[in-house]
Amino acid sequence: MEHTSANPTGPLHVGRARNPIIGDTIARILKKAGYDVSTEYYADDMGKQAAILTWAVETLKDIREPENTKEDHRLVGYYQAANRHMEEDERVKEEIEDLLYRCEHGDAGALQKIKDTCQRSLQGILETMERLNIGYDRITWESDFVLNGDVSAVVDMLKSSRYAVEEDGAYYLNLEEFAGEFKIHGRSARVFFQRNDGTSLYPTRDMAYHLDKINRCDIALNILGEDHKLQSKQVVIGLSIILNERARAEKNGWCFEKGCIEPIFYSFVTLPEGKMSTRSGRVVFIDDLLDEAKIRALDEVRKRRTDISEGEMDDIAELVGTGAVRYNIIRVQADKKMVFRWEDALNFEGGSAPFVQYSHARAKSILRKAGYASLDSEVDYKHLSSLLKDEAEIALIKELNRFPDVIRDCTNGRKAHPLASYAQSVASAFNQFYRYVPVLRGNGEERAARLVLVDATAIVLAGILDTLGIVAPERM
RNA sequence: GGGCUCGUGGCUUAGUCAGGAUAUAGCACUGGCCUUCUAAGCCAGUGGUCAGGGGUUCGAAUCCCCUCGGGCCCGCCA
Repeated sequence: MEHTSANPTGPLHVGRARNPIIGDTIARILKKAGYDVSTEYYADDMGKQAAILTWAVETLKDIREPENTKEDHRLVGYYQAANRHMEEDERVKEEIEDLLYRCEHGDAGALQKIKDTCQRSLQGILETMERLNIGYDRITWESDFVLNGDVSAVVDMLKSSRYAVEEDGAYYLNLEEFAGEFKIHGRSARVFFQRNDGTSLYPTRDMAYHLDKINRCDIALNILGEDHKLQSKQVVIGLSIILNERARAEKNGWCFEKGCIEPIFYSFVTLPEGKMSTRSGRVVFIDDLLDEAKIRALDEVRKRRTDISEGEMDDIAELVGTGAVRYNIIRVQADKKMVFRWEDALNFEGGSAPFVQYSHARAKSILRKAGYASLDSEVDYKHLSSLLKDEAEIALIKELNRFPDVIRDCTNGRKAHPLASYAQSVASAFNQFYRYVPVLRGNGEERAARLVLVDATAIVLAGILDTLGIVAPERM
């Protein structure tokens, strides 16, 4: 599962938040379904953006770095300034192009410089991800494929194919032959893979990377913005040419003998006033959203708890705030556009993570008060379950039973949002049960039976939340 | 110009792939419920020609065709 893969040139904004959250959640779902999943971040340290940032860090000395912040926020000012310099001065552009040229031709010093800068920025991004409970099994650097010769091998194979066309010293593939099955026509069917100065282009390096990926797994999942739809097809066709094997279309993607490539696309997140843009300042950074969510959550905790320490309130606020952010993003079907609104992102009521977390905390609270430990082999559960006859009990049991079906549905369709809906259904069913069926005041076997149901609910809610990458609190 | 995608109450959204009975929730709004296991909760109510039109079908939000509207892509950027 490849996800996030944002250029490490600055902090991630909310417009990019869908990628890691969808990727991480689907990875968790697939693990739940029994797949062996490995996640990775494909970091671009070869492209123009990376070169621009590196040039700026080396050259510009008058940038005021913000203090008390993460590396990604410290560096973004350089990136913004470099873009302005580039527009005003042709020589800047040339210097950056020269840096790229040296990288592409294996200049170890130049490559190392860019990688160092990107690594600093990536460090900040990874910290944000960690806060969202998102980690990576592997970071794959784009430059590795230049250094190990994979990119030039891809270029050679493409050049020697009958699809290659030369134009003013540059090369592109004519993909018209694939037009029918891939629905690419006209200009879309021309994809350049080498510049006239001999350097490679992004699709070329992406082909090398995908070749590497399908040698390492059976299914290569890839979370991409909808702007990458055409590019994704071009990579698959490129691989068809290189492997001399037509990719066959399957439900979730394309397959070769070696393995499948399955892109998962999502639409962009915009602000009510339009598209986010770091340069214009019309942007909400994920870090700021998480901070604000925590502040809001802390207010709510203070309103209702006076019996716990500041430290515990802070912990609860953090897990409620980050949970709310993850839930708000994962609840919407990936291919529907999203408009970011603070009021939705910070909603802690119905249709939110805190609603589900609260139900879990309530269940745990009952179990604590009852001194309930865990399942006991001495107990006749079949008999106990026959005592659960109340409408609310039956409805809750039926709801809990759906968990495997929901995981299966999400797995088959490579989607995560049904799990968010399911979380609401379970929490809602439990809240109704909670309101109408007394557990602790029940007598004898009835009480025992209800405690088991509460325990089952807590287990399912914790399972759902864990799969959503959200913490299930013992108390709130 | 070509291709992809979305369009469900005031707002957000499920259901669309595998067509079935009064279309799912949430937010907002109105009115109730804390001497009961945490009210981040529960109950009741208002609100929808499922973008529009045509077709297939005993039956369409769902399948097919057309139209309209939003988004995205078609670069020797990534």
